[in-house]
Amino acid sequence: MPDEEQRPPERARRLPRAVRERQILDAAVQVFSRHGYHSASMDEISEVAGVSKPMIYTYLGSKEDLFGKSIQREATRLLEAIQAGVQPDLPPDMQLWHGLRSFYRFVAEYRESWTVLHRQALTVGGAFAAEITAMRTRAIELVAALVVSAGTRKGLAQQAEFSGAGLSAALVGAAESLADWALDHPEISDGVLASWLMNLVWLGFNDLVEGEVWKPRPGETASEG
Amino acid sequence: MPDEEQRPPERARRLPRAVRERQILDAAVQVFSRHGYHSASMDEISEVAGVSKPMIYTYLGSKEDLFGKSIQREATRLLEAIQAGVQPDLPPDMQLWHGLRSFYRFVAEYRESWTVLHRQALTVGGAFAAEITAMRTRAIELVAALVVSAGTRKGLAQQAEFSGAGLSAALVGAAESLADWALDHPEISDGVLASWLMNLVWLGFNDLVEGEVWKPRPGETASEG
Amino acid sequence: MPDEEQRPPERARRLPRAVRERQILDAAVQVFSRHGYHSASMDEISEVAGVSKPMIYTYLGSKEDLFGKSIQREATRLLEAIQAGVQPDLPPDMQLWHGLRSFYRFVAEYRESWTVLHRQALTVGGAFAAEITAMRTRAIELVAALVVSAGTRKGLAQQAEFSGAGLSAALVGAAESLADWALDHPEISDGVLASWLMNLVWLGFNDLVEGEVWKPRPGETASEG
Amino acid sequence: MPDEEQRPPERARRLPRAVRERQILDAAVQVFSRHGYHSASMDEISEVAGVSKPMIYTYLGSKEDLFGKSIQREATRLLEAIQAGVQPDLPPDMQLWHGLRSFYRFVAEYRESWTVLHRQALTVGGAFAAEITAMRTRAIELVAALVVSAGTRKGLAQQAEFSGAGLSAALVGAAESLADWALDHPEISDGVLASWLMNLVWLGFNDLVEGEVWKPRPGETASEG
DNA sequence: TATGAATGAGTATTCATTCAT
DNA sequence: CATGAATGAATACTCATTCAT
Repeated sequence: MPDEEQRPPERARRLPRAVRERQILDAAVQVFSRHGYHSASMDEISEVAGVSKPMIYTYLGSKEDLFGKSIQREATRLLEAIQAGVQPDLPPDMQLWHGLRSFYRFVAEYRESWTVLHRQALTVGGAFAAEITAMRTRAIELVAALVVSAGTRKGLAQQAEFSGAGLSAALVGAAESLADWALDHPEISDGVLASWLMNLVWLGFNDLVEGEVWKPRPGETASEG
Repeated sequence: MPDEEQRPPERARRLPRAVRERQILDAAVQVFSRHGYHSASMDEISEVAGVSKPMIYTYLGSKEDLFGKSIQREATRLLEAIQAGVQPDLPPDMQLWHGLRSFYRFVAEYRESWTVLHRQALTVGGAFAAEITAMRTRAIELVAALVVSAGTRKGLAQQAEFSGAGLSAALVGAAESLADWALDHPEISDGVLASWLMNLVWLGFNDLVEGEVWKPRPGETASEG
Repeated sequence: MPDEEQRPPERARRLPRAVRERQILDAAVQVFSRHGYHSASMDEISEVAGVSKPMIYTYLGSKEDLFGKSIQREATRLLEAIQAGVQPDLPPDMQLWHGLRSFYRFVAEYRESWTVLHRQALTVGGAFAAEITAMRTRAIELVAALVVSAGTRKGLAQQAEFSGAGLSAALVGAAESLADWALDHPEISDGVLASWLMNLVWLGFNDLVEGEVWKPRPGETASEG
Repeated sequence: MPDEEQRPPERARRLPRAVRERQILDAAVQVFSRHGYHSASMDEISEVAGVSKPMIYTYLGSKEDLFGKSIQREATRLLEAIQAGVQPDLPPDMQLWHGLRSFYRFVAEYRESWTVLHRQALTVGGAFAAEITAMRTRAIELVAALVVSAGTRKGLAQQAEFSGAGLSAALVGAAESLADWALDHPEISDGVLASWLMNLVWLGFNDLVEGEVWKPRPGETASEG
């Protein structure tokens, strides 16, 4: 029962395929993020997209296909957003900070994308979990590589007490978890979130307790939130 | 098609209600952890439990109820396991370390419990997310309170750069993420996992890079894995 | 929308599984014979059976399964009916005649069974066609064996002009075709139908034209239609 | 997903209507014979024809129309082929034999046509069955008339034991059934097939058993396969 | 107490058919 | 003339849930 009063974007107008596909993917991300994979219905997606169900199947395949393509698009967006924020000629800590800022900015701006990626992608067994894990791995390598390698140069990884992969997993988990927390605290800017995390992983409780604080150095960032 | 010749545990015997409920919850946790909330079917649960479906409804209510009660039982188990591990008369860092060890031991031993709590509970909208969040909050307060409060004594929280809640969320996220990672690396003992995390959150990269390493002090732990 | 005024057999009463299965198969044969495999809808079958769709799936499986089981049951019925009619101690021609009579009696009495077997079973590709072909083959061997072997004894099959299998196929086709024709001419008794066919395949046009006629010999048949 | 690089026959070229219609009917017969009426999709037909779906609807109407026209065209072809083979100045048995040969030649050469006519046309309720029956009737009258009338001259039909229509139905059924059988035995020539059938219906088992055999008389046939 | 029997309600998917260009 | 774009309508199948026994 599509409401007559609110017409979704350009219903039933003959639009080129590419446009329709975008519309559908937008709707899919929205609906999947709201209800999760299983509870989302193709009916609702088609309604939100302003497109009939057959079009979805024609253009993007089955529900599973659609979910996969949604995931993929959003994952790409997220990684690109992060990469765009990193400035390779800065010192490692500043790079990490900038990467984190981009990440939190993305999460704030594209809540739905983040929800789909972080929460919903895990609910579907196998294939998607793998895809998400792959993306997470890329994220780990992208964001944390610099830190780990920085440490490695000084012999960090050589110590028996340490595992690069395990540490990276922990770091990414911390960043994600803080992102989730931040969704309920929109008043905290991405710069501050990034700084918090830097204090945690860069300085650690010990230094914090001693009164040391990590701060982004001025001149190295355009707009602090 | 369950063959008649292989009888599931105690099928159709008159058993006291409490026993039945435990059987059912055990089965529910198992099945939910395998397939997730939506894909799990009451049929499979009843089959695994060796109990007819009407019994499940009589004893534990709807599927949603059943899931909620599963979550609750496992959450309690987890918290109790952690609490049992903490020794209040040790210094804060050792307390944290012991708590983390208990946590990783629990995850390793009760994979299914952990899966249900960590992965599956999020897939169901609203009610359960809240319950899980509550448990997480309790976990944060339980495990991290000492650290944060330790810092607070020295004025940590007063600094604008810092948020107890946010930091705790990050810490818990790190611990969870490392737990997930550890599921695929069973050769890493819980003591080592806990130490890694201590190095991350207690010392931070900066100190690590400088060559400092956090270690549990001997005599304060019974069996290091 | 099941009509309230005409209640199908015992709707919603708790009946033993075997009874339900029979009801469902009866309905399936009816509906499949009317509309063919593809056009038949599970909804209609369930309605006719006086049973909800889930029961059908629980008891008899998918639509394809259901069709297969319908076919099988009717094929068995048909073959048994024919076998029951044959009297092995009679001369070959009388045996054939009796077999044919049984066949035509069955077709007249169980129109729907015959329709499903003869018409509808071919519409579904592969698996069922094979099954039907198998049954046809059994029929050929059952009914025509005596004739062919009778001929063989005198060297019939040795002649290059002849193929047992091909001839049998033709004979069965003739019998089936006449059965179809008879459906529209219910006034012709099964005895007469069988006699016609005997005249065709036993005597052939040549002898008929010469005035010879094949007739069942009296005393060898109970009730001539 | 038809690739752009491999163009189906003459796609999108302006062609006269008659040509298009033939292309479409050819494709339709092909697809209908492969999948049957219901499983055949207009999409596949349009693809095979190299013509867009709207053209099919414009030129030949609905799916049902299309099927009907396919049937009609093939039926006409078949009848014409048979008629072309009959030579009216020969004796009845030779006429019948020649007609049968033409029939088997056609079936061998145009498998798809035959499949559509014999198998698929029956799967669609009502309208088409009638059309096919009509054609069958014409076939009966065409091929069998001579035989029956030959017999009639000598009083055959007068005998109570006999029905021209029923016998014809049986004869046609035998011929068809043998045609089906022959599809799986392409090594048997049309001449031999026709001879087999002649032996069955002309001489009958009785004479065959006695050693009599019907043979086409030399000089009356051009090329025996 | 315990369960086999039964179903209402919902969902993904497909296909013949038709506009707008 | 010719078609890519679009959909209404139908259908097989599943699952949580509840009686009647």
